[in-house]
Amino acid sequence: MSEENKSGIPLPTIRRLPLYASILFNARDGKQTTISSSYIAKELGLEPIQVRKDLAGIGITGQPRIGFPVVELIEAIEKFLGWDNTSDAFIVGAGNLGAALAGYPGFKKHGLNVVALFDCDYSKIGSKIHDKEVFDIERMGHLTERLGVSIGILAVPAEVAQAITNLMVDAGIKAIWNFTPTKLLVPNGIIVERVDLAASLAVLSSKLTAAIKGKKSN
Amino acid sequence: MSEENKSGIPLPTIRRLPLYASILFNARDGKQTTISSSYIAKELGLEPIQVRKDLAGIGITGQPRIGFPVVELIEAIEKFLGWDNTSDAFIVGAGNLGAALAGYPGFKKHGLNVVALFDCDYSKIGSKIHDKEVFDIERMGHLTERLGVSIGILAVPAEVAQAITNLMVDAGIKAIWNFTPTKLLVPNGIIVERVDLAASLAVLSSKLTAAIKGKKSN
DNA sequence: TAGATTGTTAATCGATTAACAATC
DNA sequence: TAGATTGTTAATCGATTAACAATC
Repeated sequence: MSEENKSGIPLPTIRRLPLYASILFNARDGKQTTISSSYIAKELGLEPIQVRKDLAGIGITGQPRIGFPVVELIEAIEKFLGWDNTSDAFIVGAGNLGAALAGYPGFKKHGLNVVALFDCDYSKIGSKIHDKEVFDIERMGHLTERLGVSIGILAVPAEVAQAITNLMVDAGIKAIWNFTPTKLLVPNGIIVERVDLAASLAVLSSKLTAAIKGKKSN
Repeated sequence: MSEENKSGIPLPTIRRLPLYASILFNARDGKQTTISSSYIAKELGLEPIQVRKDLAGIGITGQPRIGFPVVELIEAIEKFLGWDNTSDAFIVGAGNLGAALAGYPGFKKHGLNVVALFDCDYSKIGSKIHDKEVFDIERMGHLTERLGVSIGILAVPAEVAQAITNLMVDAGIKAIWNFTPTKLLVPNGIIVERVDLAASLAVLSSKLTAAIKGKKSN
């Protein structure tokens, strides 16, 4: 038990919530107080009924003829996704990608606060990247405990991904956002979510191949 | 028509192919000539039958009692995903993320060759990032045509994502790998695949919330 | 041969979509 | 009221999984 998505809300729905949020932010900025499922759907290329199902999932109901309350919806999504109370996170690996993630301005809005980076390269340790200090990875255990950090963003070379993951788990990290192409082995209870660039690129190129074939056969 | 995944292979299968490839590379390095679906499945936390279905999809059959031929499988996956003949690509946006992507060593293996970057910041134009030149975005149309590039990697700030996309489409880019949080509007026939960090983070935090709740209720 | 592993065919499962009554 | 938009209930769809005969 406790291996599965406990909230009862389908994962595809959860993935769409940030998209809804962005439409809703625009609506709020435009002083709209209500919004219809068909408007949201049109903006995102979805079906209205899917939008309604998804929104019902996080407990917001609309009013027939009126639509959904914009602000209430925003608050419900922010609460559900934890955007309202920020979690601290470490970035592990201060290379190209780690540095880019440290400078990414969007995380704050999404409830993620990067407090520090870790690396094992002495030329980086002690320096600052985007105003965040790079610590010796040896100190991760100590700092994880002291600062109560539970999220680690893994941005190291693939070759050392598993070894560094082990260090993160030992350090007390509970959730790993994995930017490496490695399928990580972790103990029960540790959460891993991978940003799978290879999968995304595979989809892109298969679409491209299909498009070219489609054109040729016309 | 031609809007859908024409290859007939389900998208989830396509996303798993790179995972299979990584297991197969290991097997080949270990001089294994055959591999069973249950071994692959165990390594990836999948069901053996799912692995067999997926592999059947790309046209490779195994032998009862023996398993699947490692090298043949690798070649089939590489061919299907276009890893065997490299496509050139531009990175548009030479900021933190664009620079990190320009230095990412994995693209070559996945059939993607970054030939140049584009930006509109004159302090960057003319410089080199990871040995790749940064060009004025004004020249994108010219260079897209001259070099026959069809893939653009979009790594600009969200605010300008749509505007730069329009430039890319005008320049002749056929497929956009979108690293921004923006849902892009593109003409028919232009392919967009988005790396949706917000969706991934949403899944991570909902899992984390569920895990904490689960623990509390125990 | 015996047994491991395959491919095929059918069942299940979960998400999406359709139909439509309810309602502001 | 009339009509737009909702929520509910049921149907569809596609992917996953199960059962099992085929086969090396």
